[in-house]
Amino acid sequence: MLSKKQLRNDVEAVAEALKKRYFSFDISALSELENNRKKNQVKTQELQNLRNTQSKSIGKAKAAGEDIAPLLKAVANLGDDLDAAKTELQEIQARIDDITLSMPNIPHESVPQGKSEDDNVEVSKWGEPGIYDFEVKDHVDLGEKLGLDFETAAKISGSRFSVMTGKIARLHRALTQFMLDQHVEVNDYVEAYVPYLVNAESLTGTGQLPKFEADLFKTHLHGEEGEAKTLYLIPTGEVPITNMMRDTIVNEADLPLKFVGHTPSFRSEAGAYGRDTRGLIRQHQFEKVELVQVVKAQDSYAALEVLTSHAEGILQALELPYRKVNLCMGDLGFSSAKTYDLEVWLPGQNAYREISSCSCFEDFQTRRLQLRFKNKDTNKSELLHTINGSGLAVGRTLVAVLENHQQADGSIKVPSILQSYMGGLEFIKQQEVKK
RNA sequence: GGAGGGAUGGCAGAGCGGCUGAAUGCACUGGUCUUGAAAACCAGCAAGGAUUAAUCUCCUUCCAGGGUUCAAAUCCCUGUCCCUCCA
Repeated sequence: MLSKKQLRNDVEAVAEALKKRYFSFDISALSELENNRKKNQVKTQELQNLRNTQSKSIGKAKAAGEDIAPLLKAVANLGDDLDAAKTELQEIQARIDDITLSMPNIPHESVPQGKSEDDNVEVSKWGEPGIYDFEVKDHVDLGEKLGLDFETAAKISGSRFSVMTGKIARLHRALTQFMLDQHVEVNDYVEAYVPYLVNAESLTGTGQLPKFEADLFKTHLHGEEGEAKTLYLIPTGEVPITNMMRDTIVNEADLPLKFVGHTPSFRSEAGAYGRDTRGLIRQHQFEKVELVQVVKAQDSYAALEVLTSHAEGILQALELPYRKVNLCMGDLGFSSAKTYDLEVWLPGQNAYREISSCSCFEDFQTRRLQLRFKNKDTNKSELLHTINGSGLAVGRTLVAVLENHQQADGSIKVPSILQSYMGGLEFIKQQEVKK
């Protein structure tokens, strides 16, 4: 959410900034609502003030043993007037919130102009795509004989799910373990285990609600009285991890906060029909190791660079070629002010594909979350900044390992850093699959 | 499954329906004292919002949502979470 002050004092500038990312809103409608709000809020507060002072004088008169009947008569209609004013104010406020909660973040000045992912700007590249003296297969073909099974998953749940058995399941787990260990032991993150079902407040805090409900899986718990309680499956570990700190004033000495968590992510993939229908790339359920940092405002863009390098470290350790791109205006996520995508090379697709998305949200999330620290110099509470990124998406990392480290016979070379996690195994061979 | 107790400021913890945005302690900040530190003493110290150039002032908030009342941290109802005891 953007600052209300900024929206009041400088709507034009906000509109101009958001126009760059192809978002527009009705400025005059918002201004009119805002004028109404001001009028009604002042009126409501005046009535409240009147009620408070009148009530106090009644209290005093009563204590002094005076007759309070005439005083009571004087405030007879006050309650109704106040209720009416309050109701009107609430309605206006709700309409303003509807608009502002659906406004995306203002992009950072370094975000390149452009409409689609084709306009993203490559920042750097690491490693060279391998040269294979045989015909490369994609992970689906490779995985078929290794224990990666979409048919069984379809029977159990439907499309966009997967089953893994045997060594490939272990490889998937090994990747997760390695990532967590690296971020905890080398990069100094605190490991967090968190709920996978969250309430609407949490999703509003990080920006998925109210605008993106269609992308979420929603559950209903029915109580004894038949009243439904709604929880959502998390679309990313960012939601529970960041919300751990919702409504808190962090001790300045504890900053920056750095958390890493391994969670599944659940996405309905509404609007992605027909995209990446083959394989593990786009699933309803996938694993992710998520990095979250909470820092002071002046530190956030430096922290974004560092956090991104932590995700890059995983790719490098796994010997996976990748490139880093600066997302353009049109590709930038709703809550983000700036995002680097890491795109891993996939020989099976002959293309770079997103494997991590690292974003700086500035105070967009923390304003919704009321996540602050007390500044000792000013003695005021100030909003912190949040940065997060995947380090990495495990399913896609598995895809990358299979495709990049495939051998002519269809076996997979286990990257050396993972071998200790695989009981010393150097190659995953096709014949080892049991069904 | 049954019976109770609780949720208050960064933390701990008081709080007869009006003088309670809230005692007290800790923490924190500033000061006195000290060569320096500690101790002691003095002072300050919740959040959000409206208005303002700023100050002033005003409003809201004592788990959440309803209700009673001229007036609610305090009374009533519902929900959430925590705890204790019994089985």
